[in-house]
Amino acid sequence: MRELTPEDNEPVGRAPGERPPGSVPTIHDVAAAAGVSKSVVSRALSGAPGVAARTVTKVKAAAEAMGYVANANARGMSAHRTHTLGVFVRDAATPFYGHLLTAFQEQASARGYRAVTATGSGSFSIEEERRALETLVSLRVEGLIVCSGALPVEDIIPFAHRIPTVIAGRPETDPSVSSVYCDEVGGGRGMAERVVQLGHRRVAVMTHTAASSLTQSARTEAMVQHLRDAGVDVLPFRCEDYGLEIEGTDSIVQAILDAGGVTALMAPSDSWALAVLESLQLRGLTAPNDISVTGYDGVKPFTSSLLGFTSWRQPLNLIGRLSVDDVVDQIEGLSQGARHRSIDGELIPGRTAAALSA
Amino acid sequence: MRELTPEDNEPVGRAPGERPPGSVPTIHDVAAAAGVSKSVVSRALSGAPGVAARTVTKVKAAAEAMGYVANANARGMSAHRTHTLGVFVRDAATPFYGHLLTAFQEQASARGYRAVTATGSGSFSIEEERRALETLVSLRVEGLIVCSGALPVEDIIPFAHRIPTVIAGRPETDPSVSSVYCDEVGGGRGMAERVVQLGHRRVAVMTHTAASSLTQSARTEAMVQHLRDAGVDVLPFRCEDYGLEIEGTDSIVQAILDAGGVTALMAPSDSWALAVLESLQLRGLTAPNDISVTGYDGVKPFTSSLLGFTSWRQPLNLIGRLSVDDVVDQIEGLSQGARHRSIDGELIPGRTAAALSA
DNA sequence: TTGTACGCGTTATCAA
DNA sequence: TTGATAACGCGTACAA
Repeated sequence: MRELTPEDNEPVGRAPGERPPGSVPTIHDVAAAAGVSKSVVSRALSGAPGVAARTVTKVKAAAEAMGYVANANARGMSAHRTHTLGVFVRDAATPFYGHLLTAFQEQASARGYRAVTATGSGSFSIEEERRALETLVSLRVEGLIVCSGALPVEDIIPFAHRIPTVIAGRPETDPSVSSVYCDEVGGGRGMAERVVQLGHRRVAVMTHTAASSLTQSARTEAMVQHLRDAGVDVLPFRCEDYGLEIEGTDSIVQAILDAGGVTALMAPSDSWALAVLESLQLRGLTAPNDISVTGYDGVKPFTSSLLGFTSWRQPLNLIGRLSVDDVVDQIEGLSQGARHRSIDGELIPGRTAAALSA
Repeated sequence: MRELTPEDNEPVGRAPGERPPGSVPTIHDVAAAAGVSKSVVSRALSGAPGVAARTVTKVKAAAEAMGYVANANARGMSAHRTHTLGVFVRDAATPFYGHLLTAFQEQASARGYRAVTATGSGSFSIEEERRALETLVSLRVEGLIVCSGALPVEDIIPFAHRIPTVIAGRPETDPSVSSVYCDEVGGGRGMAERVVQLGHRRVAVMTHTAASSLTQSARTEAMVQHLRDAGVDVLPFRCEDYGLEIEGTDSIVQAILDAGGVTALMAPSDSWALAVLESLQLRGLTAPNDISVTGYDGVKPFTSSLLGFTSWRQPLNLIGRLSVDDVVDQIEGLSQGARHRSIDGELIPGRTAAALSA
């Protein structure tokens, strides 16, 4: 950590008596301005009983005038409560996590808590993600909501042991931490059922390993499993083998086309499906005319009728709401112990997957 | 804020001697475990000189064993530094803000700061947004980054007066607060130039008022202005008149079609453009065959070659980076006073706007 | 090399 | 109805 140097607090040319920039009025300043003690200020501002109405008015006026905002850090130290939830998301730039974030914020506010968010920074290293979690813990949040398809549960447990924690958006079974997620196995199977129903008998599935994404590996595994059970000829393609990045899609698409006879391609998410469709477009191919394509997640803007993705909708609002409820209930002692809640998703028929023309 | 009740701190059935849940080990616990004083722990953990190597090892082991994470609140109080930047975004669910968030996080980390994010909660009331800003201030962040197309600068100034602040992603000229943004006037004009260049002579522009979005009003106003200057027949349609929500697009599209002879439609953002294209699709119309359509923002996933949006790219990574640099420079005294930096965007030719076939 | 003591801004307890 | 005072967890002079 950087050392504090005298220069930090001494900008040039400040008028005498003026507060140094960066320093904010304290309860003491308000007390002085209002001509009372800081205890009275504290009570007046928090609406505690036992303060003369006239005094309350006077104090509030003084506070308002100098733009006093109580220091939440100090308040937290003395009150042993911060009323703050810590949210960790892997990558705020993707609509999936963005929607979750919004849902968290909304429900946290409804429950009387604030939510602060920390994310990894660009490079998605496990180490970075753990550091982000520590940041949240160091802020003494009262609850933790973790959204990452990659961070191993072992890295989360130590925190969950001390702070009410919920893992949101991914299946988890560890008994020491709660989770709220959309049923990945059911979703993968539902998506596969649809493909089978449409008459496809030779299907490519882009798969993931658990290491790169627990959700995407679970759902694609379920897809493969169900297709096999239905007697379909399945061609799994591990995304990791073609460069993990979504940009490697082109090689996968090429390989799938080279395989010959594939009439449907199942992608692990809408983002990947979009990349697939782009690759196909480069080759003058479209879905579902040349090959059927399915996505997964079903979140705006991918659900646009313009794109017409055949996909699986995860009810992110509900997941976000239940996640917050779970941690808050734990914090307030309304519930004890971890709970795992699986939410059902929903098929989006779309147009990118169609019946196989015999 | 909710009052603290006794129940909050008294969970049922806890084993005697055990730490209450939610309470985390303190420096004092580590000191006891390592058999030294807390000062030594502080110095050992912060790598300060003057601690015996053997003691450092001992302390670190004890801290590690009990999962000690220093309380950033307490640290901030005594050190007068929190090394934390506060980020406010209007709506984390949209890709535009999501990408900005990522850029902030990355650069903050690079500069040795953590970033905590607060957002409004669903309903985008100004009051809510101001409350979110107060949350950040109460956390005693050292710098403030504000991203909202709606929050009036008057509501930001009071904070900017005390904390280094930058308004990111929207043009601002007030001398008491910095800003980093993509040149909206240049962008609106650039987009309009393109439309003129393609030969369109009767063009509909979906406009916004400054009240609903400062950025979108600025760029659409520039579009209208440039089209008029070029002698084009301009038909402005105020989005607010048709229900501010993006869902009202359908009525606007209908009105534009009813107007007759319009060959190009300029939308205020890619999101709106997507809604427009959906409406057209419902009527069996496509762009650019039946009408040319332009968007704005140029951020993934709207930039997909599958959609082929004709749009204007805002360099969000650069905006994010420069915003963080600006606040951090202010915090560290490397720069003084507000600076307004306009960044140039870039045309994305796309396919949704085409030359008018004579 | 280590420990003691104080202050940071706030809330809560208790006395006035 | 108000004011003094003790925590809270940490960093850091200063003393040992």
